[in-house]
Amino acid sequence: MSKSEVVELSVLDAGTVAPCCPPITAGELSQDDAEKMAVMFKALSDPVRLRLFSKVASHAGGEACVCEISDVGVSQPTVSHHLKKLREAGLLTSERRGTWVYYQVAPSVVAAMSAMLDLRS
Amino acid sequence: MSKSEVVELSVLDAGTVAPCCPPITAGELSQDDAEKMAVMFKALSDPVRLRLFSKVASHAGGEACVCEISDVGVSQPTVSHHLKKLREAGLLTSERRGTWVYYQVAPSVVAAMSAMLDLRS
DNA sequence: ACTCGGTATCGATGAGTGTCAACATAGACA
DNA sequence: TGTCTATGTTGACACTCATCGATACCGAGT
Repeated sequence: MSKSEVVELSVLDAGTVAPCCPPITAGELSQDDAEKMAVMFKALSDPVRLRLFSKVASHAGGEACVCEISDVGVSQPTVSHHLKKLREAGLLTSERRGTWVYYQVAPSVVAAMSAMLDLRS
Repeated sequence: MSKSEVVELSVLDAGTVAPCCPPITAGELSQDDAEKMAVMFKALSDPVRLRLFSKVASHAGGEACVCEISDVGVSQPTVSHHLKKLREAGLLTSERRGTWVYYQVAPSVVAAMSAMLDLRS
């Protein structure tokens, strides 16, 4: 395997849209939709990933260099592993610029999760 | 143990409020907040639990009898186990009425998750 | 070409989780 | 009391996952 062998799971196309699911109150989730959403929720089901994600999301422009967010109390390989998980779930995208790698939030995917939890109160 | 011996983890007090965390864009999550939120997201990180939750949430009044939602492709003990997880995470509450047990959604906790994912759009 | 700092991958390990069969418990009703 | 149905609990097993050290990869300088 040479290099761009990434493929990126892209549970729901990461970058672009991803309506996927209506609010849960609107009806029962199908098996397929449930599995898709479960992947996204699982990505945020770890404290370390949650902190990494929040560090990126709260950064100016919704983007941050790995070097700026790595201080979460675990080793560098572990940080890299968690960022990969978030990428595979479609919640973050990454881009290398010179020496450093920058991660950005994928707003549409996050919006899909939020919308699904909207109980329209 | 007589009866109301439940204790219910109540990560954030299940029933009442639970602001817990502001939108992720507002700043980095603290270690504590990250751990609290992780518990809730983890509760929804399984397809079976997601379907059970959606069945309750989409039911009239946000309430459903176990007997009405048990058809998710796994055994009865497994359904019971998943419902317990959702209860412990504060996403559902349960109440026995005669022969049947009814589960209700805890709107405030779900709202907290949704609010956290609100990217200010 | 060589070195150096930043990041990703690999392999191993211990902890956690989903699942089921078997059993226990709680009401309802005879 | 005894039986029947609806749920919850227990114990076991296979599987996944978080974590780390070691190592590989990639750009940038020298």
